[in-house]
Amino acid sequence: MERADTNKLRDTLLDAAEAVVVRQGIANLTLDAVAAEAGMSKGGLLHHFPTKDRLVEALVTRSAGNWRACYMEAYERTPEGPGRMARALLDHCLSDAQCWTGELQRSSSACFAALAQNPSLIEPMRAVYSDLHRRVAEDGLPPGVGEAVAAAIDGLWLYWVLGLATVNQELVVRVRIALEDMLARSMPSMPARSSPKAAVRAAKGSGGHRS
Amino acid sequence: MERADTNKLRDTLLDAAEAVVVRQGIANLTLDAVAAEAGMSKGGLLHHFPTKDRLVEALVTRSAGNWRACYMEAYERTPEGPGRMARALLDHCLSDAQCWTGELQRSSSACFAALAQNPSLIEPMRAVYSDLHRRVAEDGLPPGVGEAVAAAIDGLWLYWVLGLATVNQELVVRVRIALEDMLARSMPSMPARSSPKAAVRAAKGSGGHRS
DNA sequence: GTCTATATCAAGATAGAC
DNA sequence: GTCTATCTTGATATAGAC
Repeated sequence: MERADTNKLRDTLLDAAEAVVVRQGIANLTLDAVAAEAGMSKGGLLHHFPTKDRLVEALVTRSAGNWRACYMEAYERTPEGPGRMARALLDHCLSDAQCWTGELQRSSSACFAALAQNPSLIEPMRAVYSDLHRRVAEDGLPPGVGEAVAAAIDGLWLYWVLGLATVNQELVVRVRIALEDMLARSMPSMPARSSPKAAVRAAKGSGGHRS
Repeated sequence: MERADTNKLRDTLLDAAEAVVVRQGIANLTLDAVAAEAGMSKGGLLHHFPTKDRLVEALVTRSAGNWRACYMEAYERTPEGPGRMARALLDHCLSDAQCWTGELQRSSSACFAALAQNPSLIEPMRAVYSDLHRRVAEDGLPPGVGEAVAAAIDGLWLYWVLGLATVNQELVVRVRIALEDMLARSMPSMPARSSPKAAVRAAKGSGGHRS
């Protein structure tokens, strides 16, 4: 079980790196900080990741894999039909504001650590997004609709990460309803709701709406 | 004219900083690199911006002001009516892929330089986005529609900056058409196009479509 | 595999000449 | 206002003991 133990330790060290980024920002993602966070010496850390580039690379690779597993699982849970991938993303990412604390925070840590350390290290995440966007685009929807849904979700993610807007329950729900309505109206087989107001009424009550 | 000359020089130095970020990435945004880019010594640079934080702060402030002027100008050019701000954003940011080289690249330089240097320095950009989102939300559209348009545009911006997707003419046009269609269908006074395919046909030919 | 000690270097910032 | 020279710090990485 040596291999499993080694992987477990690597995971612990990557967790520590993510925690440093989340709490202290990418400027403080130093080998010292990661080692301290993990309760290990810098020398010990460098035994597992010989350079900082390798550490960030592992961070991005793990995050990309997690994100891929995440949206594929959501896809499997989503009823078949046109726009299945787009609907899965809406369900998974915009069901409520609670989603915006765990998985997405880790993804952002990895992406921005790569951006700061060495932009080419973002490649594994790029590959996963390439897969995701292919699925969203070849989804039985009119051109651009699925891509617009995915882009809007990632736009909210950007706002949240950079603090450019307050991404709260209200905003998430409003945007979800608008995008769901766009999806519904895009599918000839499933006719659109009669009016925007009806769509709003229909979606109310489905998520714990803060007052 | 001393004041004007000083401001001109400050602008030149900020241009140099942006050029460094664009060409070499935020990891290489050092005082040495900025000074070299501007053809000045580090000591000379530090006379105008006593700390690196102040330099990045000025970068963000200038970028935020430019971005605000930019979307307000687009707003003035856009016909009145519901969703005016959202339509202005679509026209200005998604008219074609050429837009994705100048203004947005500068904004991204400033934002990510702030993220790496000191996240609190992003505040001026946050204030501008707060203004923009208020305008988009209070625009005579059903709730969430304007915000979804703005978020989708900024999602594309994120893809482009991080290289998470290839933001080319085709993608920009597809997404623009989908969002314009959502806007049109959201406005009771201006009834929706009969079908998504008709919307695609109507929008073709308006922008130089690459083959 | 983990530690301490240390080499090396680059970056931010200061001092003072011109 | 701009320069050169220098100080100081902190970060990556290495060496070698345990």
